[in-house]
Amino acid sequence: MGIQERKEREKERRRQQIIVAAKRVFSEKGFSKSTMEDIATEAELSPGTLYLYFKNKEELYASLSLRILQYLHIRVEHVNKEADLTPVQKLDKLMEAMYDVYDFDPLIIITMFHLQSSETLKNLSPRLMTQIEELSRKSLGDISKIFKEGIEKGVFIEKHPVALSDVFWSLFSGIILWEASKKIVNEDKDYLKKTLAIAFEIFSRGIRKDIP
Amino acid sequence: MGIQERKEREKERRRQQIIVAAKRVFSEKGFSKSTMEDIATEAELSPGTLYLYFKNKEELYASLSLRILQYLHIRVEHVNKEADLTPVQKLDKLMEAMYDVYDFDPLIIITMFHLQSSETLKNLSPRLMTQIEELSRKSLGDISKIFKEGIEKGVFIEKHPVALSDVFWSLFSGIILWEASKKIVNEDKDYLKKTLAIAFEIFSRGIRKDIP
Amino acid sequence: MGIQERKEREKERRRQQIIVAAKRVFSEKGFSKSTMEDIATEAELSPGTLYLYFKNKEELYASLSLRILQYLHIRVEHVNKEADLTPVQKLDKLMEAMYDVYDFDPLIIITMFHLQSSETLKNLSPRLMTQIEELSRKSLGDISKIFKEGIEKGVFIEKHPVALSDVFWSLFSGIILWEASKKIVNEDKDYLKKTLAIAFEIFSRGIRKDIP
Amino acid sequence: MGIQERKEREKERRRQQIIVAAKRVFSEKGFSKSTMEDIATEAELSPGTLYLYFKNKEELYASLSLRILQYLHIRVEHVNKEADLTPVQKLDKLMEAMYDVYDFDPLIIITMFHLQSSETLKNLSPRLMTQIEELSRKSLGDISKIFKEGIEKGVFIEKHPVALSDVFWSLFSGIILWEASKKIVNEDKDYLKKTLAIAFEIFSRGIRKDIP
DNA sequence: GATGAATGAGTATTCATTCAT
DNA sequence: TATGAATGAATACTCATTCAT
Repeated sequence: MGIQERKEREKERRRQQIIVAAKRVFSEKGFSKSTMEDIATEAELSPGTLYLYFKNKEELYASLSLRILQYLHIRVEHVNKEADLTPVQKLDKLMEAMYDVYDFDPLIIITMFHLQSSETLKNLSPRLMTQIEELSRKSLGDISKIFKEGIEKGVFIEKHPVALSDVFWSLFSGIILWEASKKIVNEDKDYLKKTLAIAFEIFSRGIRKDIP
Repeated sequence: MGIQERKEREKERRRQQIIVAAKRVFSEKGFSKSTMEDIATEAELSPGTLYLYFKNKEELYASLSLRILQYLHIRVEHVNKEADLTPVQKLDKLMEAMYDVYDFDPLIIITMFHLQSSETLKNLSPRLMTQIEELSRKSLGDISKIFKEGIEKGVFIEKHPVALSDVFWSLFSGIILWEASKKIVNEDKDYLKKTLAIAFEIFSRGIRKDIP
Repeated sequence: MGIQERKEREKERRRQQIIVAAKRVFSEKGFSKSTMEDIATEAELSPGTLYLYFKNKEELYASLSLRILQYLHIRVEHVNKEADLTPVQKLDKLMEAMYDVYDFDPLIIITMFHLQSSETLKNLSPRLMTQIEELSRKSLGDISKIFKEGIEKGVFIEKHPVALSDVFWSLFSGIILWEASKKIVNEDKDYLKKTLAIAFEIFSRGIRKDIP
Repeated sequence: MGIQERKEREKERRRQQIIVAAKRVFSEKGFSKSTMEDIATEAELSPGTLYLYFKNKEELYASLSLRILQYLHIRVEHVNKEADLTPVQKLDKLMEAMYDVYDFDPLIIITMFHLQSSETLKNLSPRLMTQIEELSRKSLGDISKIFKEGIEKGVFIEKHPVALSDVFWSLFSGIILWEASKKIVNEDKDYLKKTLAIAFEIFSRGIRKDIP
């Protein structure tokens, strides 16, 4: 391993160290109430150091999205590639993938909603913006492909595939946000999983022509 | 009308004047970016005056929720009271009601999510907290009553009524938030309504035992 | 005196109070080393208050120039208006005016040089910029008018009037800056006046065709 | 050449490399806006290395003055040593020298004014301070010697030689600063030279008893 | 010597909130 | 009641300087 490469790894390790700290702080206090000093303290670094790795607070926050989006993309893409599955089987796999995505980072939806604010977008570097946009686009594209196939094969009801994928995604994010908003009251983490399972079952029944 | 009462009315009028201004400002800039001075200017009042009617910025924001919750409550309660409707008819009415709620104040969901932040809740007066909690509880209770009835009559699938009402509400709020987050790209306001219609149709199909 | 007018006066008084404090602080520490808090403390106000009267630090600093430029303009304009003076007499009056300008505010030149930095100019409000530019232009215009007249009447040497006014102004500002730069060593304030007198005498001899 | 000496030379070479880079950066951005990292990048060195050669930023900046002061000193001393020149001829030579000094480093005056700030002086090493002071003193001494001679020989007007040299120097620096401050508007570099020529002509006429 | 990552003190600016009038 | 001038705590971000390698 060359010296160059070792440095590169060291640098990446630091980025991750900061990201992990940031995730903890942001998830506890939300974006506005979290200060860069909070994050620095949590990461056991000085405030100035954060700026060596992230242009500004917004970009640090947005970087949290990137990791989860990468994971989402891989999972969704994989489902699509399995050529010998029926649309219904693919839908099942997709729903499994969404569970895992949520497990990977329960903050995913909240982080991604923050991302949309026009003020936020202004402060992001074009590179990061592009990466995020591309991954989002691809993932949603792969999701709607599944629905398209199901509709064409006469298995799913005749709606626009994009609309179906919008509904699917909205249901997923709606459940997460709604349960998150109740978290103060209800600490039963499995409740979310159960609700998600019911939601997906209803959705599945709702779009299939053949009701099992 | 006594002098006391007249004063009371005058006061309420002022509160509404401020709430209307706040809604305009918040919906344009979001909570964090809106300043009390912005709102005062919009209401054609001075900043100090706002504090005569609302304890602080958080409470002013939370008050926005109250109005919409009151509207929601009335509509949902009304659906429930119509004794001669079948569960499926009630579900249809409920979905109609949700459309109207969204029309009444498209910011409803965003406002209500903000409400959940633990930092926000700390700053609210107990009185306001109680009112909000009560209305939420009642409305959601009325919604789950509809599902309960449907399940008991063997029309809806056998799930816990609260779970069904959670899924229903999540779907509603998920669609709104998801479409809101795309608003920069997609300016077609009707798209939301269409997606909402599809979502409700899928949901309805998904929970009914008899597929039409 | 109406209430409106009284408020206006009160506001102007505050501005002056801040300007006076700023002048003291800036003249002691220079622009970069002076903090807004220093100035606020000196003015017996809070930092936030400064921003009610001046957009930012640069604009506060630039405002110092405005007062002295107004004074300069009035004096120079007045010299020019005295129709019955010979060019030589006008030159004498001009030199007197410059003494007074320096007396009025010894920081004039330093402040005005700071004004030129392109970074500074970016942060100024267009209104202030315009005022400053206009006054500078008019004053320099009036000065060169004196030389023009002298040249046309055959009293001064044949050079471009603008060049003569540039040299005159450079000599004036050069003396002030040079003496200011020695101030740590030499506390004799009259020395500047004496040097200025000699400088003006040399200048006068240098441009007159008839040497007395 | 011993190994010691070679090292010494190598070290001096580095110092010059840094000074040259610093001059480029300072002249482009000014002192405050230039960062040590800017200079390090320009010098193709790391920030830490600068501190091996210069105690701090102020001392690096002050070192720029030293080179130009050395040049100034050599030129002025040389004029004085030419025994067979008349005072008027010496004055002409002096003015030529000043042109060259300006050519050698147009930033000379600005750099030297920065040097005066009391905050700056505090951070300089005594050694550097002494060198700068000595060179300044000697150069100004040599200049006033020329005027002294002229006065004694009855060629120049009867003023204190130091005052005359102050006026001469002020005129020189005033022109440079004044033209520098107009540089945004006027890009004609020769204009400065022309104005300087006129200024010197006026000065010369102004101090000579025999008007040519 | 040279590096450059890390530091952390320093500061302009904002804005919710107060309170004398 | 209503005002709006004044407050001052809070915070993102910068950059000269250090020091382990």
